Amino acid sequence: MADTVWIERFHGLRTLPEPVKAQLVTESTVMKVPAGTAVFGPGAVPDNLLFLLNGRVRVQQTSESGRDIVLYRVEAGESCVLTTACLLAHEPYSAEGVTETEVTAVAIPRGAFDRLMASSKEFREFVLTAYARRITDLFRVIDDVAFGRIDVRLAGRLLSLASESDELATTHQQLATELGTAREVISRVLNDFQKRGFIAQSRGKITLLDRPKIAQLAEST
Amino acid sequence: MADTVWIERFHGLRTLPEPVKAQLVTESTVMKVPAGTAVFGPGAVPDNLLFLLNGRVRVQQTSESGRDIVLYRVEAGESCVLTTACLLAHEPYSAEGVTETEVTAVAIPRGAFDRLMASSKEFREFVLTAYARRITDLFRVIDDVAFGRIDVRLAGRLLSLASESDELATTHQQLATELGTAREVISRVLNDFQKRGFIAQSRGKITLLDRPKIAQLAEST
DNA sequence: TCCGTTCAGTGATATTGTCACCCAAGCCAC
DNA sequence: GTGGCTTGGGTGACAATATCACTGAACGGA
Repeated sequence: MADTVWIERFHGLRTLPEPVKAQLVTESTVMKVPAGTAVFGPGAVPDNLLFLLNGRVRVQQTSESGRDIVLYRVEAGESCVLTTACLLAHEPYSAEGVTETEVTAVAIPRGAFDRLMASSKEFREFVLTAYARRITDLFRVIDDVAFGRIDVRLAGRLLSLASESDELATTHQQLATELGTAREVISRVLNDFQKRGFIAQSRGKITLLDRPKIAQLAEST
Repeated sequence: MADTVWIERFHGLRTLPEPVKAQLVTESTVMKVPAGTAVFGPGAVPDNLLFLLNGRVRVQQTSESGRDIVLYRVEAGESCVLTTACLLAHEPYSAEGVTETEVTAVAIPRGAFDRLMASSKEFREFVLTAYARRITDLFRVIDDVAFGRIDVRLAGRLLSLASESDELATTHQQLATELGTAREVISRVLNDFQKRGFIAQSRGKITLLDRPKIAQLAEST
């Protein structure tokens, strides 16, 4: 019941006063969601603020023309604050969140969220800091999309997607969605990478062969 | 002294309880800034939350390569919440805010801001709603930059920039910054618009001749 | 095995971005 | 005024990226 242990996994929550922690625990519920589920978006409107304990959520947007772009990811230890903000602004909201792995999360109902905002300076700071981080993420996306070269962006994305292993199970179309471009473009750049010995490819799989070279490309202006 | 009249100009603040309004007024200061001033950005770090009474602030970002893109504008009756969020997240923050007109604003110090967040549910909602609106603005920018055609985007931007008069005092370079593209591209599209009779041009000035046609182009997918 | 679906490759073409210039308009000192 | 200087804008050549219209290969069921 009084399992406050998950709170300790969140940097900004650790410093909460004990009574606030207790309040947080009693008012929230831990939930488990399988991979590939839409946790919010058109058609799935949560009334909760989510704190991710395990797993990862990908937030992406679909344009009118049907094309997608990945906006950012919420990792374990982070919260998905933008969701709540967008819920407040009763606007048509085109982004959606999809679990990429199985996800364990703590759901805090809107009412409890508001009480916490009122009662705890630390919680307010935690929330606003989380906002700030997301916003700088979005600024970065805008900068990349507007001014970045595709090969550079793809190199960087390959590295961050393949942080665990050198094997990457993904399709060209998925990578196109990552960067908000077309599949053909990804195919051509990947073929170029292959010719240069950066990667090996097979259907639905990419193997990083030369991380240093890829990293060097990703760093170039 | 107890001039609470400015509060009435803000939708979300009107409903504040009287004592909160009084608190807001005593703790804040009204300030006036001439046009063309950088109100925040690298080198100008405010410790205040700003509520715009009059005028307009343009928020733009400069990429590493030195190119600019306009992110959004803060108009009278809105607040510049992202600024405070980004201040909290002690990260290198590349965006800057520039007054486009003379600006009258109410500055609320961080401490007062925090007390208001603690004491008033209405204020919290106001702030979070403001965040949400900005974020949807940014989503829109990402969508446009990633998937929009520049003639369509330029047509839309011309209309919104020329909301008062059909005369628009701006350079091709400034329009390029609006959309995050290059001057040459703007020049070519504008020449095309001119040939089609949409606009007339002279040095540093654009005149809208056929708003309906421009609007039609701006609406096209 | 056949069939349907998903994934990837490719040439042609359109759009947009980059580079390297040029010229013209306005400004200011003299 | 005249001559330079700065800023705004035009243009051609080319590179990068996007779009379109296909093709075939790989995989998974029936």
